[in-house]
Amino acid sequence: MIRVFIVDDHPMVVEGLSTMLQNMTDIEVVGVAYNAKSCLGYFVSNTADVILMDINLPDKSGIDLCMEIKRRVPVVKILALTNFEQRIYWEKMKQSGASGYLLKNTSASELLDAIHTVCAGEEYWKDFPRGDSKSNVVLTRREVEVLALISEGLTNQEIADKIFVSTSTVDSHRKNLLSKLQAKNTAALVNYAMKNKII
Amino acid sequence: MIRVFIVDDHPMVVEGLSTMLQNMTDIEVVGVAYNAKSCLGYFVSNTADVILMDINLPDKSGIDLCMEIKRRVPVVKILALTNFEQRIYWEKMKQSGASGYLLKNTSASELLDAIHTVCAGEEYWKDFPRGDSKSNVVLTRREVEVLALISEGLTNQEIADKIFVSTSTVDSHRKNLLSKLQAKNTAALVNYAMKNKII
DNA sequence: ACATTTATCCCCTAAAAAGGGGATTTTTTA
DNA sequence: TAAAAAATCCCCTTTTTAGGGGATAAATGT
Repeated sequence: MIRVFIVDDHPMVVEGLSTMLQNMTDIEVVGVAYNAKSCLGYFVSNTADVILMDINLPDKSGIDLCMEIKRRVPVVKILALTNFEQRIYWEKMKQSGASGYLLKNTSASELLDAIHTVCAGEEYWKDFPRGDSKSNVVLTRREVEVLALISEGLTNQEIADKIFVSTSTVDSHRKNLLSKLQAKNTAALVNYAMKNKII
Repeated sequence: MIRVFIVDDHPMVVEGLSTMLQNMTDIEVVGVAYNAKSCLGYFVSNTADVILMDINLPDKSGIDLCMEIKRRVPVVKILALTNFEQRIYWEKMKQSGASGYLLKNTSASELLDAIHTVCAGEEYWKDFPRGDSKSNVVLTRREVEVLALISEGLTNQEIADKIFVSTSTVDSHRKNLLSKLQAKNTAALVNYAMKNKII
């Protein structure tokens, strides 16, 4: 019997997953949580074999929650769940100790396949269906930070003031972003940032 | 017994809704569809009391589907479902004949409340929780068109060439957008456009 | 038919971003 | 610890956008 725990802030997704899983004889949903805090609370005195974990939680990012859970309960397998088909999260969750990655609009059979795969000790990282050329670029921490501020509408000057560097530096980061993401202007940068959930 | 039909392209949402509803004694899920076409197919020879309808379907917009269903089966009540808390869709669905609007991360009790409300012949339009000042602005068709092109990274010159007007005109639209949306630059415009699913 | 909105176009100046170039120091990682 | 990567800073020019102003024709709604 595979014990599954679900953490996601959307009641419908939780219900949907539960239903899909309850029909299976070898799987048991041992608990659900709607935020990172109560998920961590559960794992203080309980455990599970697999966690289906939303990447976008209200109180904490799935990346952080993933690391924390794996630190406390290393044996538990984590399957990251998200709506967004972004390589960035894929990579980050992998680095944070997750065993697999699923899109939220996945089918029941894929979900079960993923659970069985990670329980067998393997990983479940399906490649992206239509990964564009930009999906394998790696942005540095600073670049992501600057990109987020650009996307919020700050000018180079404002960003410089905010992160305590000169405008030249912000400008450099901006140029690197444009070149890495093959974007030709701010609009294209913001477009990328939002599609990839950087902000 | 209230007959409910669900149309949404996300298996999990469909499952989630079904589960929530199956626990209720006075509600019956009579069918589901994962796209507009099969939804229309169902209503050729069957019917329902309420349709829970996703606004973003793969083959057709919920707005169009809503109009078509209401034209064919006027008695059916349509509850629009979406992830996005945007006034634009709220308004459009209302105009297209929907009886109510629900966010996808709604709770079971709200969902039931909405279904009962529309079945009783009333409408269910809950106001937005944190509607910002920009949510009641109305953009013209041309402004939306220009905003979409801006968001895709085109310059005024490129947009002008594309829609066959002068750069001055595009510039005017851009200025109106900035002023209407209280945005101070392109980044803020794109941010708005994407949050509001204009592109 | 009349008022309102929408779409179109133009002027001007200042600010910001894009597109080149290069260089140094700090941090990370192999 | 040496090499690679990241972060910092500066020069230059051109293009694009922002912020004012205003004006006219076409479409829309009442």
